[in-house]
Amino acid sequence: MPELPEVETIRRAITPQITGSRISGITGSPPTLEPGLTVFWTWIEDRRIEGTSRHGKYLFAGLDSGSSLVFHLGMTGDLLLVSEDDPVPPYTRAMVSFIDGSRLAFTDPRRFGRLGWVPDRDDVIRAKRLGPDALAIQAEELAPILQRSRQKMKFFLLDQHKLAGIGNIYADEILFQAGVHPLREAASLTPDQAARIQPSMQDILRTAISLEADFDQYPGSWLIPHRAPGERCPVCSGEVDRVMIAGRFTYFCPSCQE
DNA sequence: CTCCATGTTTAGAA
DNA sequence: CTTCTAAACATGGA
Repeated sequence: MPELPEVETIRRAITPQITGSRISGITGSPPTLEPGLTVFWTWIEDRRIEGTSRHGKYLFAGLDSGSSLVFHLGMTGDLLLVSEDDPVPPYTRAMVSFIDGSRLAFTDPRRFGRLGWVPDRDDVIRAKRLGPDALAIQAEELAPILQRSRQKMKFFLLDQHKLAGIGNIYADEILFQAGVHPLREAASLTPDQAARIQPSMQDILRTAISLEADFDQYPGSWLIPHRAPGERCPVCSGEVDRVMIAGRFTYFCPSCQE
């Protein structure tokens, strides 16, 4: 489950358990992050996890050596804590074991997820040229990035170089709540629209995280519960529209978004 | 069988 | 260089 709120929810779920734990072994091998981000056992052997962090959709586990394990959950990745005698969860691609007997399973049916190791956490942000984290960015920081881009807004929000953490579902939600058409050019937003992007984005991400990214609990006033052909806009009751942008379906309300 | 899926990368076209 | 399309990756579910 992998957009920013899902990754953050997973991070919060595993952090208390793995922080302070010493790694005793790692088995399995999902494809590693490239380039130069290969996991080598000797670099994490007997290391203690000091804490976790996140940038966009990347999740980091900081080690006492200063280096970090890097997780990207792809489309279907998940991290599950299991105890010593628990069975290995289905679709487990890698398993990190700790000396206290607990284990962290990296499950991923579709195998798009990646696991790697880096000397420094920021190496990933540099190598992937990630933009600012979508949850942390401030309005004053976003304004000039918006103004300098001629991308259509849907492309803009999905572009991890501009802003890190937004995927297909939340991009649509942000545009819906900000009242912006997905094909609107970033630099051409009205001042009011431009000013609404960051607050809408932050409110949506915060709310989603507080609800542990459980779609079933999302407000009926959001677009997310209405992402289906024939559904009606929760604001104006008009029919939601669906177009293919960047190879993915984009849902929006043609009368509320311009 | 067909279509679709919360992501990223890459080759190639304007 | 920038923007965008299509395809590829691998797999399950409707």
